[in-house]
Amino acid sequence: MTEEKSLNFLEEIVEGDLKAGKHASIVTRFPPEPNGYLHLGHAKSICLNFGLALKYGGYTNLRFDDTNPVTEEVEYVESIKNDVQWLGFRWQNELYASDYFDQLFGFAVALIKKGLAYVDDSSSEEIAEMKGTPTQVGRDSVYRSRSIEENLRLFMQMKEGKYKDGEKVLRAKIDMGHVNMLMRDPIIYRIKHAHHHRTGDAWCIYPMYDFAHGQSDAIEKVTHSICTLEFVPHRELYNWLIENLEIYPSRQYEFARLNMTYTLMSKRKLLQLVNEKHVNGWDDPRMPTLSAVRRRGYTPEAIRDFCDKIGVAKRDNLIDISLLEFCVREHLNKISNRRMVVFDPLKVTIVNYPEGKSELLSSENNTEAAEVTHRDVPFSRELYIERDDFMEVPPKKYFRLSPGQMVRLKSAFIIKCEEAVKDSHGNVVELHCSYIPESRSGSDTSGVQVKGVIHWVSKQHAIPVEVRLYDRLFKVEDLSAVEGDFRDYLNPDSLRVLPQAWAEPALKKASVGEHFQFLRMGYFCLDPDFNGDKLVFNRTVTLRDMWAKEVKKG
RNA sequence: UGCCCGAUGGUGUAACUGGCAACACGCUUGAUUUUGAUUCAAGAAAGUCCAGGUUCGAGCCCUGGUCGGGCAACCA
Repeated sequence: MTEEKSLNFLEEIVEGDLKAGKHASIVTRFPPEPNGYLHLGHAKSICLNFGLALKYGGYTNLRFDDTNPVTEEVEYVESIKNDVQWLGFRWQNELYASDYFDQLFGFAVALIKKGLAYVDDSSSEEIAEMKGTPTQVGRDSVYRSRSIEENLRLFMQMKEGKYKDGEKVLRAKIDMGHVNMLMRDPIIYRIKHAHHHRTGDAWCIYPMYDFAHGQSDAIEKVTHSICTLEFVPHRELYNWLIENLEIYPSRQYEFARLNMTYTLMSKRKLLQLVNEKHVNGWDDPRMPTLSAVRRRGYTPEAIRDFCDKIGVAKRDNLIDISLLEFCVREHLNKISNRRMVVFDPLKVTIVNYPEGKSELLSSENNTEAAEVTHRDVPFSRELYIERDDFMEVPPKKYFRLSPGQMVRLKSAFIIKCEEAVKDSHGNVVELHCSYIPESRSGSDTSGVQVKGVIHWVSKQHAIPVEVRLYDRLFKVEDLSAVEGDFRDYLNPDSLRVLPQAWAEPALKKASVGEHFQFLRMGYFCLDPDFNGDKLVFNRTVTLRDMWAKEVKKG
């Protein structure tokens, strides 16, 4: 390492703390709520939290923030664990805020005993009303002056299930006139007669985020509690509770969440897309969830590289999705075996190639690999090429096939288009071509130079496969700047299914988790739930395409 | 009318903590290429939100503005 990368502001803080002897080593945590699937925004947080601990010699806990039983499920817990591991990180401890319910309850009692918490009988609406507004101070609740004994008794009764949902809450007694709305006697416990995915029916009162998160951090002696910007105002309360509960002083630091062009990064809205069937589940390859991009063929290496490249700061950002695609291509280019698949077939007959004959040609799997290996590709008289690779009236600089023109069939021969056969409507249905026997790939003595190289498959050897082409889920770049309902901006062409494309036979052996580059078409992987004998391939990402740009320019 | 964050090429992140702005993506052009991919080379693109101030010197410090984001869920 010749040049050292400059530190981001969190690394600076950590290095500063370490240097100052504030901590001997650091502890971070990744704290998802199990109420949905993890997405690319979480990947940034995961890479940050685990990355910091890895870099500075500490560890990271996976802690589920499961304090709201009505939205949380074990299905989400499982998917989250799976995704974090897939990304390549290992947590020190698997923990749950619900593990601390007893301690948290104790903290609440301690607060009451200090005269710093009270039971409020006001309704949700009343509490909201008395809270004031950002520019207007709040008012004290009439229950604010209850005695410690009464608060203790009432809180105990809340726990015992004497009251219905919403009948009472426990609030911290801070300051209803505080400029920070969160300090205006925040609710710290509420009644929910709901079944919890871990604690079952043991509890009917549950702590709020602010009374669980920081406390959990403290219990775990988390040194650096890293969260997104929207929690900045919570920090004051976070610190107030640490001070008044006299617990381990974890410190909270905030960074700007990841936003990406053409991408929605809100769990709530993603859930809506799933529920309303705009997509086929959380792992629909068009989704930004980790399970979806995995299914689509993104690699953990590419995502980690991406998280590294986007950096960490405190200003709002909108990352161009092309950076992610760049990272994906960069990795896939190195690891993917090349295969030939014709999506939209045009039949080609090699008129001077013997009928009934076929031969095996050899083609590189991946010239980028350290050790280049080969596979056999069958060649015969009848082939399929891409319909796009022929034009009867070619534009300038088009160096594929057109009447009288020559191209190289990748790893095979140079062919010349002798005739375009048409149907009664004038549509080209077949090409008659001649091939140059001496132009065989690897032993070309023909001396003929061609600019174009196209992919192909042998008609009789090709296997039919389904190909799914994905495009961006939304039509607009910046979803946050859009008016009206986000669902109005869904891209109707985000999924294109080609039920029958023709693949070279080597693809029969494809397995889930393997990455391929379909020559000139993009990177693909086998979909995990293909059914029957037909293989289904997902397009991970296209190749860069200068020709498409050229065409666009006109 | 309040409080809290933030502001550097199109996008994102840097700038050895005060020494005349760098890297990546994207874009343009050229070379190589049996993938119009990859690779390689070159280039365009900000004078750092504005106005003052401190200083020999400011993107970095100070003051005042402007703009953007956030703050009133028994969500996290």
